[in-house]
Amino acid sequence: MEIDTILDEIFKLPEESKTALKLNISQIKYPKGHILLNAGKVESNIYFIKKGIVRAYVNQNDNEITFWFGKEGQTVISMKSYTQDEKGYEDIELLEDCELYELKKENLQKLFETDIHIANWGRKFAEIELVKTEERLISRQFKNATDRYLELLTYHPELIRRIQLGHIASYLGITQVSLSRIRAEIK
Amino acid sequence: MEIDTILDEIFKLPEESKTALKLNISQIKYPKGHILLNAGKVESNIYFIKKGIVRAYVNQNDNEITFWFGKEGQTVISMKSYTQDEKGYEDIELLEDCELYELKKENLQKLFETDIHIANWGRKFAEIELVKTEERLISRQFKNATDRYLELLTYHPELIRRIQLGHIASYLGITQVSLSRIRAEIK
DNA sequence: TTCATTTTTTATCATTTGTTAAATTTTATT
DNA sequence: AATAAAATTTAACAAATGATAAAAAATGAA
Repeated sequence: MEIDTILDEIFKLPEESKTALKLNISQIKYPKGHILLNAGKVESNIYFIKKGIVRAYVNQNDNEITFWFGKEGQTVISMKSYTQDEKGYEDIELLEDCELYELKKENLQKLFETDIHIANWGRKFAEIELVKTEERLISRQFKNATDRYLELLTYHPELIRRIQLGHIASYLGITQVSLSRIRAEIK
Repeated sequence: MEIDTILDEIFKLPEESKTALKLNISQIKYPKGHILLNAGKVESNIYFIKKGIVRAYVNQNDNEITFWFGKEGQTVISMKSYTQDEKGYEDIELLEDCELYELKKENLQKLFETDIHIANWGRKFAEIELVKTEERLISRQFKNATDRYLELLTYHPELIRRIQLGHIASYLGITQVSLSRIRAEIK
C-alpha cells in the first residue's frame, strides 16, 4: 500500500503540504517478532503499515492481552505517548515481516504549528481513530464472545486467517479454550 | 464550571482565537430526562457541561446499554455525527437538570479552516478523547466486573453517588443484579 | 405522613466462561 | 520423511455472571 493512499484516506492535503509531510517519512523493514513500540517507553515515532500485520498488547500479570490489530494501510502509534509525551502502556509486535513508513513525531509537531492543512490532517486522523476505538468499545460492551467472533469473521476474515487463535481469543476478551469451544459450536 | 476553564484544559488558545471560538458558544439549560442528542439523527451540536451529569446509551433489542457518563467540564458529542456527518448510534440523556454551553458544529468547521490554533485545539480535543476512550476499552478488556466497579469507586466516587445503579451496572457491562451481588461481597 | 412507585437487594437455578490437563493437529527444522 | 516444537481442540470440573422472582429499601407525590 502506497504512502499517498494512506495519507489521502485520512484527509486530502494540498500538494505542497503533502510534500512537506512526506519529506519527514522514510521506509523501513522489520522481521516478524520485532517489537516496534515498547511499553514503558516514551515512543515518538508513528508508523504506517505498507505490508504486514501487527498487534498491540499489554502485559497484565504474566499474560499478554491483545487489544488491537493493524494491517496494511493502518497507523501504528502509542496513543498515550503521542498525545501526552508519557510512557505508553502497550507493546506493539510484528506478527509478520513488515514494511513500514516511519514518521518522527517531533517533525510532525512542528508541521502542526506552521501548516493549517497538516493540523487539520492530524485532527482528522485523531477523529477517525476515535470513532474506530469507540466502535470497538461498543462492540465489546454489547456483544457476547460468539457474536464478536462472528463479527470479526464477517468483516475481517483475513485477520483470522493470518493471526493465530491465541491472539484472536485475547482480542475478543476470552481464553483460547473458550474460542475453540465457540468455533466448534458454530460449525 | 466556566467555559474558559473547559476550553483551556483542552489546549491553550491565543486570546484572539479563544474570543473567536467563544463568539459561537451560547448557554442553555435543560431538565433531567431531556434527550440532548438522538440516535439515528445527524447531530451537529457540541455541548460542554457547565453543571450536571449525562449518559450516552445505545438501544439494543429493548434494553438500553450505557457506555459513557459525562459530568462538569466534559464534552457531549456524537462522535460519529461529528466526524462523519452521519447518524449517530447513541442517545444522550440528562440524568440531572443541566446547564450547558452549546457550540454549533458548522461554525466550528469554518474556524478549523481559517484559524490554525483552533485547528490544533480541535486536534488536541480529539486526541484527548481518544486516549480516554482507549483507556475505557482497555479497562473493560483487562478487568473483571468487580475490579471495574472498584476502579469507578476509587476514581469517580461521585458518579456512584449521583447515578442510579442500573446505569452503573450497564456501564460496567453487567446486570444490576450482578452489581448488587458484587457490592454485597466487597463490604 | 401515607401511599404508590421506583430502585436496590437477596435468593435460586441456568448458562457461560475460566482453569487445568491431555490429546490432536499443524508448523518448522533437520 | 522424521522429529520436535508450537498451536489448537477436547474434556471435566470450578467459578462467575445471567435470568427470574420476590423482598426490602428508598424516593416522590398527594
